[in-house]
Amino acid sequence: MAGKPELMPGTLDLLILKTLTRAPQHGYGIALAIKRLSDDVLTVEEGSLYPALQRLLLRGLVKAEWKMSETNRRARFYTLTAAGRKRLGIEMSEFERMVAAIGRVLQNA
Amino acid sequence: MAGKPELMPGTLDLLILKTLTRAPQHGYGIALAIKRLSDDVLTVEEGSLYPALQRLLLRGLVKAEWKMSETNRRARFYTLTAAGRKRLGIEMSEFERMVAAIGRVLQNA
DNA sequence: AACCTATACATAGGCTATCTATAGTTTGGA
DNA sequence: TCCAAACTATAGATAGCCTATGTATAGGTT
Repeated sequence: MAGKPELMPGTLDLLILKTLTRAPQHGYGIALAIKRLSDDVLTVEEGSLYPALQRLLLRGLVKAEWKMSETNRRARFYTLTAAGRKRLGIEMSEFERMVAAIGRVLQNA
Repeated sequence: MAGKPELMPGTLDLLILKTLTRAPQHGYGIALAIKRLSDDVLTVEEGSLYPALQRLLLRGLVKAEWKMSETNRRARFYTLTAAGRKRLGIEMSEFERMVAAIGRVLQNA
């Protein structure tokens, strides 16, 4: 099953970090936001999302705090740290660089 | 070691197939072409390239033939098959779709 | 009360794709 | 003769994501 990947490999951290630039959000909300903003093209599975958030925590790119969600449930809200913001900048420009390079190959080959 | 990846994961087949649309080429030539067309941003390592070519052969997306290269050496020239051409089309549109979706997230988040 | 659905978090195990490291042959030039 | 460049190839390691599974709670329905 799973005909097509739901994510472009290597872009998960980028998408998560970017989603947090607006405001702190819990994991479930991050997944919904990515799905919605991408018009349902990108889907982040739980098994990808939560481990990714743990790694971001360990690297100090986000911090977390338990609060109550909009629907009155316990939820862990993630916030971008300064390091996370910096890292996001790097990942964004690296992404653009790669896409541009691939674009050149696809046009000129 | 390895500060940054030399390739965007998942795009290797796409780049190889596209490189073969002009004319048949040997592995080494494919690697050089990708490097040159991308202005040295993308580098395909031998350990990635040759296994990838074997997989493409097995899947019938390319065919191979031993010939003499421009520099008078034995070299294996790869040619796109009809299936390979079709596959390339699919991969290209899928790539565009993904990039567009990520772009929407990066703009609106 | 029993049940269902959506919300919410988390981990173990496995797979895919790529990289690292290594090894070998041939050609032409210094 | 020696060395660099051209050319192919494989084994093993690793990164990153997915599949499958488990837990739990809120709110609505029956």
